[in-house]
Amino acid sequence: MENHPENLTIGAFALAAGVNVETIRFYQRKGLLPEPERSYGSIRRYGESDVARVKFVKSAKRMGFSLEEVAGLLKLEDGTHCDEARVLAEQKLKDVREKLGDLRRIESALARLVDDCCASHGTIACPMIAALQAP
Amino acid sequence: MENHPENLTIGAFALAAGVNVETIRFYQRKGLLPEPERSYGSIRRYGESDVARVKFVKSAKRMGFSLEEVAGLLKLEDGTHCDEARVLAEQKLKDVREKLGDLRRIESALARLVDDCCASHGTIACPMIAALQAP
DNA sequence: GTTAGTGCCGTATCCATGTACGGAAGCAAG
DNA sequence: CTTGCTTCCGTACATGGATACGGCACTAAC
Repeated sequence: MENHPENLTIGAFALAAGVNVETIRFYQRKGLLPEPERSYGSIRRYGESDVARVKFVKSAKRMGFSLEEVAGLLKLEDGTHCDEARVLAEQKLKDVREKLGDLRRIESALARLVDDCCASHGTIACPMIAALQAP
Repeated sequence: MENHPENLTIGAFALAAGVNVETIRFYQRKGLLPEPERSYGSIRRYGESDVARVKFVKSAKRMGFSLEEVAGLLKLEDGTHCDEARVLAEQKLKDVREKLGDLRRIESALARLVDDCCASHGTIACPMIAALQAP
């Protein structure tokens, strides 16, 4: 379907990725996006993989990763720094699993809250906080 | 065990919660912590529940919740705005579940990466990004 | 070629989240 | 009481993550 290889101008790219043009340039400066070669004259062109990359950044950011951490995640993929990547990946994996644990606890606290909210109010000492006490 | 009801000065409190004293005051201004009554003279005292609250804020922040959202989460607990709380909780729950999904995809991408990193390099097109394309 | 619309780039500005600072005031020990 | 530590409070500064702005350079349509 939309199989334009490297056709997007920065404006179209930003639109497709759902971010501001300036954000694209910002990410390039931060090393989150490669500075693209300028095939036609001095104007940069972008493709679908760039769009995916930006969307990934957005998702990871929602998870609470900093841009620096996202950059780290993205660097894992290029195949080159293999040992290094493995170490980093293992460490990130640990982090992700901790986050998963916390999120799950928040989830069940919320679910419980929704469930017996109007039933047992008054006596609850804050299921949210309680949920996060747990190991 | 440590069952001091409202014994902590702001300094001890901050220490116990693992944050800066200034952060406590900042959170009070933002409505994340109640301004405590000043039992003894004009000095504020804090208890274990305050410590738990701050720890909750820290956890939620790690998940990518903004302070404003955390405030929203915390408001759910006071039993009063029941219907309102239910709506908010349901909406947050949805959000949390989306985050969980994304995190799980990142997790499995990372696990896979760690697993067959040095085996199949070169051909991978970025498992991270690919992982997040999925529904 | 002229002109409108983008893109490019550096710099300035903004908002959220803290942190630091400096002086007044409380409190506890000597 | 004085000395020394902590609080209190307002305000200033810092950092991360964008966003906005202004001028110049392309490029595309006429």
